[in-house]
Amino acid sequence: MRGAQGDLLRLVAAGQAESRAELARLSGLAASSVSLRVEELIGSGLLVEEGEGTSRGGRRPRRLRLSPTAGLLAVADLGAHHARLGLLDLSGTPLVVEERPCEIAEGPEATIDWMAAAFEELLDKHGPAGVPLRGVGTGVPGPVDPASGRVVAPSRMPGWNNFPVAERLGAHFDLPVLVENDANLMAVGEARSWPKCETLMVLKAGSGIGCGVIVNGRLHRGRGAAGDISHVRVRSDSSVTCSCGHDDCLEAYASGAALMSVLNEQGIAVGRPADIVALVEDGVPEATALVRNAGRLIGEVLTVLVNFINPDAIVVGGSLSPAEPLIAAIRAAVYERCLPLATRDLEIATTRSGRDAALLGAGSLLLDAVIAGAPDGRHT
Amino acid sequence: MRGAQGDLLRLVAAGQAESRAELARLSGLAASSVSLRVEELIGSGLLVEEGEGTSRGGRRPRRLRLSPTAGLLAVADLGAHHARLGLLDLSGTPLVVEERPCEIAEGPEATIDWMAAAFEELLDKHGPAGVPLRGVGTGVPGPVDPASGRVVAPSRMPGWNNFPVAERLGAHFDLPVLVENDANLMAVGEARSWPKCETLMVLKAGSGIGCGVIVNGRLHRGRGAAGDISHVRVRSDSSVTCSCGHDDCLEAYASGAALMSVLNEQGIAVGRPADIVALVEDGVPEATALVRNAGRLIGEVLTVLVNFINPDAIVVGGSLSPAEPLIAAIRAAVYERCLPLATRDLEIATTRSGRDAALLGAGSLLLDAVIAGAPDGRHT
DNA sequence: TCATCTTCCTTCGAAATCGAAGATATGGCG
DNA sequence: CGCCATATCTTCGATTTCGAAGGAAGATGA
Repeated sequence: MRGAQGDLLRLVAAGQAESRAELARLSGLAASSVSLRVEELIGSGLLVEEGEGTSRGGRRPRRLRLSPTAGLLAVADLGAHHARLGLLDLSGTPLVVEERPCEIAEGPEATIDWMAAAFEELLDKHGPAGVPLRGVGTGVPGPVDPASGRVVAPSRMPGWNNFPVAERLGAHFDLPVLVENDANLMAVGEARSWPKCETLMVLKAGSGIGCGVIVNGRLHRGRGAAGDISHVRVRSDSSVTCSCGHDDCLEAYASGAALMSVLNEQGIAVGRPADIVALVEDGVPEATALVRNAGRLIGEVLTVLVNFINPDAIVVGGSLSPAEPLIAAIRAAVYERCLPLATRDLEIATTRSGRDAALLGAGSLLLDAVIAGAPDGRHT
Repeated sequence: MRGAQGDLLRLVAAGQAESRAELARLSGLAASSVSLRVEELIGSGLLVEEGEGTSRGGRRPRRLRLSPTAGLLAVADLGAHHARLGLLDLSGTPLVVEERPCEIAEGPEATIDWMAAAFEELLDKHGPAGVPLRGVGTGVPGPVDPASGRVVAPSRMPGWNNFPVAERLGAHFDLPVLVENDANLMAVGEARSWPKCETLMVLKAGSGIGCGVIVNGRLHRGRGAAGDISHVRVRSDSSVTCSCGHDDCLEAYASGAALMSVLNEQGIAVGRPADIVALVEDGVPEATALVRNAGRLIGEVLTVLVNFINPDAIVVGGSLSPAEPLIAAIRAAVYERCLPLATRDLEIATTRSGRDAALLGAGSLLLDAVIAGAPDGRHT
């Protein structure tokens, strides 16, 4: 399933191609070769022909889809106090998504074993009989070394430092395993909803602040820590020391956690970032002012990055993203201060993929691993 | 010369491969296919076999080089008051490099026509007889729209806005033409000297401040303006209005031009950035303090970008780069404030390619255009 | 000195890929 | 309705690429 066949499968799975002709155009292969390969893929049960598409002035294309029996992916997105878990088919379409409470602070062993059990349960309940699991993956709220699948120096995952997450997860499933930073997964998932954007910045505004970068259509990891914006120094009157040891980090002013602690000090009880959104929607002025200020600070940091990276779009997701004043303040700061050349065609918008973005991203990256690693049905 | 053959030629030209075996390893083609293609390239006069390399424990490789008669590239790097001009062979090795005075403010027509004449002169004087010119290219100190080859909204090129530079230059030579921002060219040229670095930031500290970014081994352009760091707001006590209309831009504090105007106000006469370097080397305290402060400001901006992009190296070039305190202050700021994860393996160093970096970069990008555009000896 | 290992390169039949031509199916137009 | 333009997909011979085997040339070590 490597090489040409893998490419074709990927194009179909990603929804970029629906017919042999489209595959030929996008893959660069000759139409005849595409036909051959597609026939083989249908023969091996991975693709199916499903009706006909609409004519574009000539013969109607025969639509191709991934076979529903081709396989399943089990994916998760770990947060501090809860996890989203899902089963996807190979095209990345969710069959089930659930959110369950889960304390990441209980440590890696307990959490990963719990996750594995939850995957098994989902498979039992919702997995169609006879459809094999092809890969498992999870997002974690901290930096991941892509080579080893270890969590490295996470600021909000006590007990996880240097833990071989991929290895432990792989011990439960003899399958391709993916472990990646949650904001990076969000970025990959979101990128599928922005097909025309080559360069994309995806901001995750939740209890922390994360960011994933898509450059040239692909996730940019750098040496593993790329995308961090939370420990940038912001312009500020007061002086707050961040958990990282430096003063005046963005995270200490503009993260959901920081906003919550300010509100709680003011006697307004909030338990999670979504509560802040509710307060803003209820018109509570303290909350609105705080959120707007957070947006301004984030926007000022983005200013530097927008001039530098020149993205096609900035997408804001995470549990704070439904708060209108946040986006508005980010937009104001970026458009006011960036070079006209950089903002001319820049779109700043909220997530198109919604809360499942990270799960979709995990599916997308996992599919690559599955295609690369598992020749024709066997799983390594 | 497209496809496989182009890839092979590129690998040899870039100095990445010197033998058929290396070509096979790097190109991914089978050794037998490589041999075939190489034979053809030798037959068409583009490659030559030149002696033997050193054994690595087995039979000695037969070294391959681009034929000296394969072609020439004429390249330039336009500055505000002078231009560097050179002839390169297809492997990017300079035959001649000259620096000539040239006032960019005289406008695009005059400057480009002057450049074309200078190219002709260099070819007459230094071009080996019978070796065809294969491409021309130039760097300009302003943003370039990659699609049209026009200069867009340049802050330091009066009269050039929206001028079709590539078109005008192409009118003199019926050849592939390259027009690109000077810092971007520097980045490409420098990247050849940092073969192990996938992600690279190249800072040009001259009378202006420019930056080029290499992501995944390739120049990142964004929508054409990527790499700008000069109009980022810096933390500062006073308030200076930049030419871009905003307050407290980095360029207004840390560019060579800004430093020169401060020194001149202090009664220390300087005419060009290199004079500042001389003052620093002579131990003039005013100059040293200014340069150190500029480095600190630049470093603080880089801080944000290093956390975000996670480069393998930051390379500092441009006419101010020989000033030791500049690099020292940049290093101090970056290492002090960035995430340990991002600085762990980060190298911050001065240019390896020297003053010709931009010319080398132009050669590298031009070679791609030449290989892509000119099938077997004909030039389109 | 001589067998053995490594590396480089070529040979040659097998396999994959291409591309031109044609078969199939549709929309548009007089 | 018949014809043409367009688009999709297949057939089939020509071409390219592969990969296993082997030849060439040198390093290594007993």
